[in-house]
Amino acid sequence: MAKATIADVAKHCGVSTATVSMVLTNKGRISATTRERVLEAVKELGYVYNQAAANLRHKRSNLVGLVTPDITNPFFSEMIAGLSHYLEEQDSLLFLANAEESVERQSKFIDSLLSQNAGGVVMCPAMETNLDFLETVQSRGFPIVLAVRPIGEDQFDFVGTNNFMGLQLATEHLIKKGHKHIAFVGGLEISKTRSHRLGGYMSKLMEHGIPFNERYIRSCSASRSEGAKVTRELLDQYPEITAIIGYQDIVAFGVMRAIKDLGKTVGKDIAVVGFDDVAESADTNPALTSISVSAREIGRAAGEIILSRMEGDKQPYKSVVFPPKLVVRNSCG
Amino acid sequence: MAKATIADVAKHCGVSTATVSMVLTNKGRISATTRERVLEAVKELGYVYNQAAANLRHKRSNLVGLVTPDITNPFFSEMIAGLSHYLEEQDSLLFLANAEESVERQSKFIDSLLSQNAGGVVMCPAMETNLDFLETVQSRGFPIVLAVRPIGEDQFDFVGTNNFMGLQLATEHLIKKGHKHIAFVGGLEISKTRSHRLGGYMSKLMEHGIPFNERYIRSCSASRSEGAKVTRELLDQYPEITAIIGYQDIVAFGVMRAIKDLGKTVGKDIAVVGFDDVAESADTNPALTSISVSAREIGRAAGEIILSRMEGDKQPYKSVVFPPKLVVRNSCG
DNA sequence: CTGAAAGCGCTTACAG
DNA sequence: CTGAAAGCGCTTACAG
Repeated sequence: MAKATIADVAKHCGVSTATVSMVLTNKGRISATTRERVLEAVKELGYVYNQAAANLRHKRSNLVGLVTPDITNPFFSEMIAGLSHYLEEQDSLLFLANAEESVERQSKFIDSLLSQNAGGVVMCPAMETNLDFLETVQSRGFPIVLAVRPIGEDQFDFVGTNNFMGLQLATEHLIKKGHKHIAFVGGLEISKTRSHRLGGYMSKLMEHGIPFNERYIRSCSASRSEGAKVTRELLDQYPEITAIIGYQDIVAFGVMRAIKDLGKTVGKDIAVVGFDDVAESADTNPALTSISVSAREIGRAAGEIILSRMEGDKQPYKSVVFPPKLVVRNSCG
Repeated sequence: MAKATIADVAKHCGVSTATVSMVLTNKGRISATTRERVLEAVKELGYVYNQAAANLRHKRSNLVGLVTPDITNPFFSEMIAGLSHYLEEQDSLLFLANAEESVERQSKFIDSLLSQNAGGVVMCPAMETNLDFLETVQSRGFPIVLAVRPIGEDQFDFVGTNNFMGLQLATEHLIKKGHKHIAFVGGLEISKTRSHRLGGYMSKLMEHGIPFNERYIRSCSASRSEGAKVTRELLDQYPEITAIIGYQDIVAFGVMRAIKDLGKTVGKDIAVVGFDDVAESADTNPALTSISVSAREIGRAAGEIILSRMEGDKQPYKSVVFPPKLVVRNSCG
């Protein structure tokens, strides 16, 4: 029993395929009685609509792709949840790619999307992504919305947060608590996001007339153990440090760990602030003060934009920025 | 400039579309010179292969769906990473759905897959999924592989771990350390997986002649705070307890938290074992002894099976089980 | 309100 | 080794 097609349905109730198609898609004027007959035949034959064939015919698509650098990172998985939830509401389907910071894998995935007839893609571009690549894709009429990581100023839709402001909030919080020796731990040097956050950090320091010490800044990859390692070195060399900002919560966890290992108390001897406000941050001991950026909202907003572009929205490119918030808990005393 | 098609390429170099198709798919015998001419035209026109059209024509598909109950759970995101990595290697694309334990959303997603012409689905079925639903889908010739959560004995392919054995390992470890009052915290009562784990726990107890106390068993949802709450109650009522097994690591973190809050020491006063061995477990203080089940491997294996079914593999259904391992760290002294 | 017919971009026997 | 032609399952003007 091969799958039933529109033609089978048509034959079954003595109408044309055009008619069946119209009742299925709610187009044109169909008499109530015909419509019912068709719908009944659909049930009887167990007919399932072939969306792929329809897409081919009218050259549209309800398929959207998502490129993430690391699905395993809680921030991104939250974002995916937000995006996928929205797409589901809109009866759209999501292709997922986990590019793991590889420019090649990312571009291969885009090729697959293109050939699979997807309608657009939301990307958290790998760090080394170059602008030309994205421009080429977009110039072929394939909508892109950048999420989380901006590239190129006004040439793409973007949704994310304001990293600069996030670190201003964190830094200000610490300064107000009286800290003067504030370190910054984490992030990779090539990261644009990191440079924005550093900008927020440094500008706040200057604003308050606190001398800026380059040696208080350390990069490391996104893991607890790296965060802990770098912190041990840092505290060893610069015992005057009384506060540390983690580039991500996960790094901040490592920072806290290192502080405890040195026999000091987080929040008393040394204050710690994170970034991302992942679920776990509310549960550590002490609970981590962090900068909250609503990953789920970013995902949803990205979904809204990509879908509207796929429907032909020709407005100028826009940036949707969710301002970060400072969530005060116990890690700063 | 509309997208180039196979016909444009054919015209451009004066051959038939059949020829172009054959060089594109490496079928049939094509002379080297023709092949080159075609390939050149492809470059020149910026032609991109329309896989969707091809799928429609030969009624195949390289699209696979994945249903997870919670993409935000680290165990599942690891699994997704494993699956997506494998599918990528095989030039297959992944549709992702985050069903959030909703049977309706799950079934809606399957409908979308069907109508989008996907070739199969790997499912971590929502807890209340009923067998009939899955059977109906499968009987329509749509391959399903169940991952992580088994349903129905021999009617589906399955890949996962041996939960019974996992808890036997955990329980035995504690018994060998001399514990006699061992509690079991977490999981939801409707969960099949939980009942398997409970089986492992109880059987090990009996094997060693340790009386089994129903009151030492508590259910709770998968969060730190729930784990902590239940643990406080438990320890309050049954101070004789010296060891607690967490249904998942995340619950075990809550357990450890509650123990500390009571002024006791994890690993000295009370031993704790988790399940899942998520990344974080190596980093808690003390590091959590846990049962490791290779989520990534499960994802990959699920990918292998679904793809082979999609290619027509008609072997009897099989179960691939990765035996869990005990990873000893410091939470049991 | 409904049907006949062409066509979306590809593939696949069948000839030659 | 290559071409002509039918067809995958749908949609869309165009008639009537």
